[in-house]
Amino acid sequence: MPELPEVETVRLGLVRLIIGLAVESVTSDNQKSFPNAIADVEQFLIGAKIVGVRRRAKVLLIDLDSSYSLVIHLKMTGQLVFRGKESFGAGHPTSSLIGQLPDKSTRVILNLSEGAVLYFNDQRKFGWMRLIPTSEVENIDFFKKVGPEPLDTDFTSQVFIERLMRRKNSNIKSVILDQTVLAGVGNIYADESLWGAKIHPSSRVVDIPKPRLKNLHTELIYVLKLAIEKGGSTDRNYVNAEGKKGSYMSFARVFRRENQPCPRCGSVIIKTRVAGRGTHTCPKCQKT
DNA sequence: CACTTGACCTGTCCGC
DNA sequence: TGCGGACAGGTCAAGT
Repeated sequence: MPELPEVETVRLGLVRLIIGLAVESVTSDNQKSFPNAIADVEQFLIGAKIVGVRRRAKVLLIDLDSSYSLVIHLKMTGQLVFRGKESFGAGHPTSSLIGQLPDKSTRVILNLSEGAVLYFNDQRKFGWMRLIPTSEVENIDFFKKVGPEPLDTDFTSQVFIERLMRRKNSNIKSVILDQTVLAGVGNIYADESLWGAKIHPSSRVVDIPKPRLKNLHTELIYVLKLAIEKGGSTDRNYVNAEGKKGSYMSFARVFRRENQPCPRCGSVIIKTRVAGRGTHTCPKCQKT
């Protein structure tokens, strides 16, 4: 499910909803989703106050005043859904994708102060959350290897192209999906940005003219920013911190639009497999 | 070393 | 309606 724009949307919601609240109790339905030892949870999570919510790549960090942080990766089907006291009343929003919580995909429940609850749902159990000292976050293997944030101002086209060249013999799609090259891109925004730059996903990096790669840099930033503005993409699972859908899918140009016309040239969009992933392209606009 | 493939899980959709 | 197989937005380990 969530790529950079979806995780960022969840973060923006959580910043509004949970900062200042304290964790009162925690329950987890399996060891994999939340592997921390009970003793650590008791000492550094229970009673701690939430002081910040950050994002790096597709990872969320909930900072606590115990000098520990909850590190959360939603992987494919994870959700973090907040319910305040008032959410349980009769005026419950109908636009919510999910109903009564907890449901059968609920893995962890964080009971917060003021009657609020944060649910970590994850149908496929690929996601996880872990409690670690805030000062050690940067030492997690993933963070040591992960590439730059594409929306940072110092992520120039020069930096982008330089990093693409580290894998110059691979197909471009698998390279922009590689989190060590740049952070945050997943299958949706890979397809969307490659279409925008008129690049075929299986082109080898080294065979793509530099100006095209520059276009790809522009398109990636454009698509990620637009998707944040639209609250992310809801295909099946993704919801924001209030349990509501994102609307980028109705702006998508190729993703999940197989058999429909290309918005640029009218050709029929096709779905194939590149880098082991479902891949959407316009056969006329994206020639190799 | 660079690069590709399969595994991790559960649910859904599609064809027979 | 039931059943088997393919597939689903991410990442890592193990393979070539």
